[in-house]
Amino acid sequence: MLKQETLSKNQQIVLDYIEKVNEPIKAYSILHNVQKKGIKAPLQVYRALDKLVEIGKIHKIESRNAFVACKNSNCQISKATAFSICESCEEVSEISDSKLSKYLKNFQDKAGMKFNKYNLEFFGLCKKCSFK
Amino acid sequence: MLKQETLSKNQQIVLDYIEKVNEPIKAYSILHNVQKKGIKAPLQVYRALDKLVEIGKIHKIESRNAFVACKNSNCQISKATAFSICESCEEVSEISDSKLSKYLKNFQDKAGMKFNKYNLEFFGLCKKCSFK
DNA sequence: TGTTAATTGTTATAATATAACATTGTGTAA
DNA sequence: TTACACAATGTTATATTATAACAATTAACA
Ligand SMILES: [Zn+2]
Ligand SMILES: [Zn+2]
Ligand SMILES: [Zn+2]
Ligand SMILES: [Zn+2]
Repeated sequence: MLKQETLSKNQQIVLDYIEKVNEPIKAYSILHNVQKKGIKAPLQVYRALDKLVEIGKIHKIESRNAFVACKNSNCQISKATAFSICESCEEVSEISDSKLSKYLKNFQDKAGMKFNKYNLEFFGLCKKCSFK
Repeated sequence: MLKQETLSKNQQIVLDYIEKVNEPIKAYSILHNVQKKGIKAPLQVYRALDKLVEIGKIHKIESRNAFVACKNSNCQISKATAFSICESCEEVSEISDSKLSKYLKNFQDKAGMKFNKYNLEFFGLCKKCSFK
């Protein structure tokens, strides 16, 4: 079978919602907001999330247990992700910096271990919050 | 009050156990293993974990919801952490690479946001697992 | 068309983490 | 010493996040 090109019904519902809110959102919050579309149980959400993460349409913000739509057209497969997170307002944005990603993609540890994936989360205060 | 120099009883019990096992361990697994020392409830473990993370004695592996002892004597405050994680055997090791940490500490995103903290997790196969 | 894999639906439960509140211990300074 | 503030503890209950298990349906394709 060829690689899936179109999303299934539940996957599309969940993705549409995540793209609409445009900020990190939690699984159960997604659930509450898509119940009118017929999704009734946590598993239906989690299964859609798993698939969407796998194909790189969304990313999980591990430190927040939340999900965001990918803003980076060239990270089709989510194997190299970096985010900035404001510790005050919780604003999250995906970092797209070719120098950074090149550096990390080529990074090797001292044991010579080669990596096929990484996730980087930066924390600080966003511009708005640092003026408060 | 001066900065705390000595750990409290529960903090010490939890830290001793984490240092002994020497691999990522989950909160409820810690709980089961320190019950003979008098710690009875999840909260007692989580409170100790929070403090130990705060002072840099341990780190949380966010993608695994697990905790490891710090191996890096100079990250007294856990504001700059990097780990390699084997996706097969789940072995985790803390990366101590001054070039990497310098690069990340000084990283600025395009909005000029300055960060005071980061966490980086690399994924791949460790040496053992890549020969299987 | 028959076969396989992906997706869905559903109920129950596991695993991770925090709220709330009462109590006790510990360091500091009047 | 006493009084104060803060850190840590103990305890019960509950919130939040995520998966197990199994049956049924749908989509892709040789
Ligand atoms: Zn992305
Ligand atoms: Zn902010
Ligand atoms: Zn460390
Ligand atoms: Zn391994």
